Amino acid sequence: MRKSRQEAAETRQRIVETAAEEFRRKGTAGAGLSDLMAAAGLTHGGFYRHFESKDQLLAEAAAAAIQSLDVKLADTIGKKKGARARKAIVDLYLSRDHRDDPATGCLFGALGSELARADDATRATATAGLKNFVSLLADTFEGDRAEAERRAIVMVSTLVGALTLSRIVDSDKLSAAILTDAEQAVSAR
Amino acid sequence: MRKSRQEAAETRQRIVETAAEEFRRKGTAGAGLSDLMAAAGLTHGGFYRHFESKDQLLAEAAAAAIQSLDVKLADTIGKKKGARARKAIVDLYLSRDHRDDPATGCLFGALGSELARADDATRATATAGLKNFVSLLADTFEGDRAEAERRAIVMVSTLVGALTLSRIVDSDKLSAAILTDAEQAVSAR
DNA sequence: TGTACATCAGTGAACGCGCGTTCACTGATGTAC
DNA sequence: TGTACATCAGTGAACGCGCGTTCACTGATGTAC
Repeated sequence: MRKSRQEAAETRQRIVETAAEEFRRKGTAGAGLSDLMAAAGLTHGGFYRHFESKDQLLAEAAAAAIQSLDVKLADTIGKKKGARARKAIVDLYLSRDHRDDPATGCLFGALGSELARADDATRATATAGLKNFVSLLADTFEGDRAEAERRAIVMVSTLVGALTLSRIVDSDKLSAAILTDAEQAVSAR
Repeated sequence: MRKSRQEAAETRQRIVETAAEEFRRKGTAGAGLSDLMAAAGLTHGGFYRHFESKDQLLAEAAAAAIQSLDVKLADTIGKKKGARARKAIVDLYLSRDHRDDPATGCLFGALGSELARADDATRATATAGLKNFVSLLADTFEGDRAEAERRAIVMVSTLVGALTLSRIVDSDKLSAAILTDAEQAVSAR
C-alpha cells in the first residue's frame, strides 16, 4: 500500500487543491474532511498522514487559493499596462462567471467573513494575498506610489464587497446591477 | 412552569436578538443552539416551542440584524441631508468600533460569505435589507434617482468590502489603512 | 546487485464529542361553564 | 366569581448522526549491508 515519495507528495498537493475548492464552495464548516478526501479520491483515514488538523489544511488551502488568484491576475494582466491592465482585472473579477463559480474564484469573496474568524496561520496567508492583490493593482496607477496603493486598497474593497453582495442577493436583476455598477464606477476612476 | 403569552412572546424576542448577536459573533455554524439558548437565559430543550429549526431562527435573526442596522442608519442620519448625512453613515460604518464589534454591527460585514450559502428565507431578508440600505444612501445623492442608486450600490459594496477585509487582516496598520482609505475615497465622491 | 528489514501512505473501522432535534414531564396560565 | 380541565412554556434527559481524530493493519517503497 505504501506509495513512493513522489506519489505521496502528489497526493498531498491534490488534497490541498481539492480542499481549496471545497472550502470556497461549501464554507469551512460545510466542507467535511470525509467528503473532501473522497473528492480527492481517497478514504478519510489517510488524512493525518499528511496534515496535523483540519485547521492546518485550511491554512494550506487558503495559500493555494491565494496562489491561484495571483496566477489568474498575472495571466489577465499579461503584457497590458496601466488602465488597460486594470480594466482587464475588474472585468474578470466582476464577471458573472466569477460570481457563479466561487469554488475556483477569489478567496476573499468566497470566505470573507469566515476568514475574519480563522486562526493566525490562515489570516496571515490571507493578509499576504491581499497585499499582493493591492500591489498588483497599485502598479496600474501612475504617479505617487502611496497614492496608488490607497486607490488600490479602495478598489479591492469595492471588488470584494460587490462580489459578495452579488452572491447574497436573491434577485438576478439586482445581482447583475451590483456587478455592472461597481465595474463602471471602478473603471471610471 | 407555563408562562403567560406576553412572557412567551418576550422570551421569543430575546432568543431572536441573542441569536442575531451570536451568529454575527461566531458565524452561523459556530453558534450552537445550546450556547445560544444559555446566552438567552434558557435551557436548550425549549427551543422548539418557538422555532421549527435552526434555519428558521437564522432567518429571523437576520431580519433582526437588518432592522437594527436600519435603526442605526436612521439615527445616524438624524436630520442631516445630502453629503453630511452620507459622511455620518460612512464614518460610523468604517469606524474602529464597528470593525471590532461584529456582534452588533452590519449583517453583511459579519456574515457576508455565509449569507451567500444561506437558505431562501434568509437571503430574501438580506436582499430586502440591502435594498433599504442602498435606498437610504441614494437619498443622500442629488439629481437623477437612477444615478443616485447606482452610486449608492457602489458605495455599499465598498463599505462592506472594506469592513470585511479590515477584519481579516492580521496587521493593525493595514487594517486601519483599509478603513481610512475607503472612508476618504468614498467621502470624496 | 541482491537480500533482509524498517518505514510509512493509504485503508477501513472505531472513538468520543457536540450538534440539532425529540420527548416525557411539570406546573402556571388560559378557557369553559 | 369560582371551579375543573386543557393548554403549553420551559426543563432536563435522551436520541441519532456526522464530525474530527485515532488506530491496527497491509503491503509497496526505501534503506542498509
